[in-house]
Parts: sequence; C-alpha cells; structure tokens
Amino acid sequence: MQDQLSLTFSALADPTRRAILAQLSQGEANVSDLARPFLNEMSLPAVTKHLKVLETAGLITKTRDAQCRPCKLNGENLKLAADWVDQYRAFWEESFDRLDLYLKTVIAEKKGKKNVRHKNKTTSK
Amino acid sequence: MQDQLSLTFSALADPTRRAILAQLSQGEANVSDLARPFLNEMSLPAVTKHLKVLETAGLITKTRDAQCRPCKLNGENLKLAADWVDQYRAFWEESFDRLDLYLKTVIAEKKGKKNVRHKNKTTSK
DNA sequence: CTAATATTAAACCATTAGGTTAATTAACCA
DNA sequence: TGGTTAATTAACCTAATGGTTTAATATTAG
Repeated sequence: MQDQLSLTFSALADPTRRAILAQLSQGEANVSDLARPFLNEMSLPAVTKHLKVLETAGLITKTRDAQCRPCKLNGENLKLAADWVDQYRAFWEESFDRLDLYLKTVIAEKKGKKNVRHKNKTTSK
Repeated sequence: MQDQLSLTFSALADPTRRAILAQLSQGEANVSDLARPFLNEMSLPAVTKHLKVLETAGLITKTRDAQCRPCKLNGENLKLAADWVDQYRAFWEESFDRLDLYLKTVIAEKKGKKNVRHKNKTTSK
C-alpha cells in the first residue's frame, strides 16, 4: 500500500480519470452514466477499473441504489494534494515575477535604446 | 507522449521524486547532492531516472557546470497542476457546509416547519 | 421463475515503471 | 598522459498499469 499523496497523484495522472472527476463535479452519477462518454474508446470494464482506482485513492465514494452504483466526488484527498502543491507556490509566483521583470527590462530597453540587439529567444506561447 | 497534466501528476506520484523537489525548494543542487539522501535505499542510476522523469515533466531544469549537473526547480507546471486541482476547491470547502445544510433541512422537515430555507450558502471558513 | 439491466470479476496480454549491475562518457587534476 | 569524479547509458528483471473478452453476480421487472 502506498502513501495517500502518491495514491492521489497517480489517480489524477490519467485523462480518463480526470474527465470522470469533472463529470462528477456536476453531480452524482452511476457507473454507466460515467462510462457513456468513453464507450467509443474503451470498454465498460475498463471504466470500472478507472473508478476502482479513484475509489481506492479516496477521490470518489460509491453507494448503492438497486443495481446501480451512484458515485460522488470526495474532496478531502484533493485538498491534501492542493495543500502539497501549494507549498511550491513561491516557485511559480517567483518565475512570474522574473518574467515580469524581464518584460519590464525589455520594454525599458526598447524605449530607451536605439540599437536593440536581437539575441532574444521568443517567449510567447 | 502524454498531456502535460498527466506528465506532471505522474511525476508527483512518487515519494522519492517529491522528496527531490522538496530538496530543490531549498536551492539548486547537482545530481549527487540530490541522490545522497537516497543512496541507502537505491542506486545512483535509479535517482538519475527519477530526475529524468521530473525533467521530462518540466518540473526541474538541468544545467551544466563542468562534470556536475546543477538542477533547479521549475514552478510553471506545478502551477498548472495547482490550478487544475483548485477547480475542485468547492468540494472540500463546501462539503461540510452542504452536509450541515442538509442536516438542518432534514431536521426542519421532520419538525414540520414552514419556513425552510434551501438556498442558504454560508461560507464560514 | 425467468429475463433484462447494471456492474464486477477472471483471465489474459502488451507496455511502462522502477529498480538492478556493469560499462561508458565527459571533464577535471596532477 | 592517466586517474578520479560526476553522471548517464545499456541491458536486464519484476511488478504494476491499462486495456481486452468472456463469464458471473445481483437486483428489478414481467
């Protein structure tokens, strides 16, 4: 058995599972509802397996209603993941500041100087 | 090749790699520095592989200084992950409130009250 | 009781992940 | 030049992941 953070991140490391969570953020849904958007690409048992991964990571909870298994999203472990990532906030805000500084410098140079040397890599995405 | 979010989350889904990022949050370090805390548990090439995973996920950047490869943490893709998770904030912040509201509603109905308010979203935290 | 519906389990397969050891590259030192 | 240090590559192994198809399990509806 792994630690919770590893379980959570590896559950999130799959686009199908993230799409399932997105669906569940709109409200509860049972397995066949959740599977429907994917049945062109994969089989129902494949979706069941993805749900199992989400469930053992504690990201969803399955209940029962007759033959159906309504699933709901469970936010607690997402919070743990969010808190972990947030420790590193400085590292993306800092890089933004650097970009900001860089841009200001470039603008200042363009305004102030006449011979602008053209060594810069493009930074537009 | 996978989408960026999958790359990021699967890179984070390993405690060794998260520990490496934690180390790098204290400042740049080269490969053998980063490897040192793990050499009881695994070999140097194993650490090299973990660094490769972090690098192809864009979470670190390797530069060169003679034989050494100083690595630094790169926050951009962590921000993408943080933003993705943050979409679900409501599911950890409001889940308690929702339960609270639900219980209040149920109790009110049981008591047969007339003035049950359903749309009262309180943000108490 | 039987048939249909919803879901899961079993058995299998190919690919990837995470580790190993041994060999290789690359740069510096003396 | 040759040895030492830093890091990577190669070849290999095992286990986990993500998928398949077929079969089984419940549960409801006739």
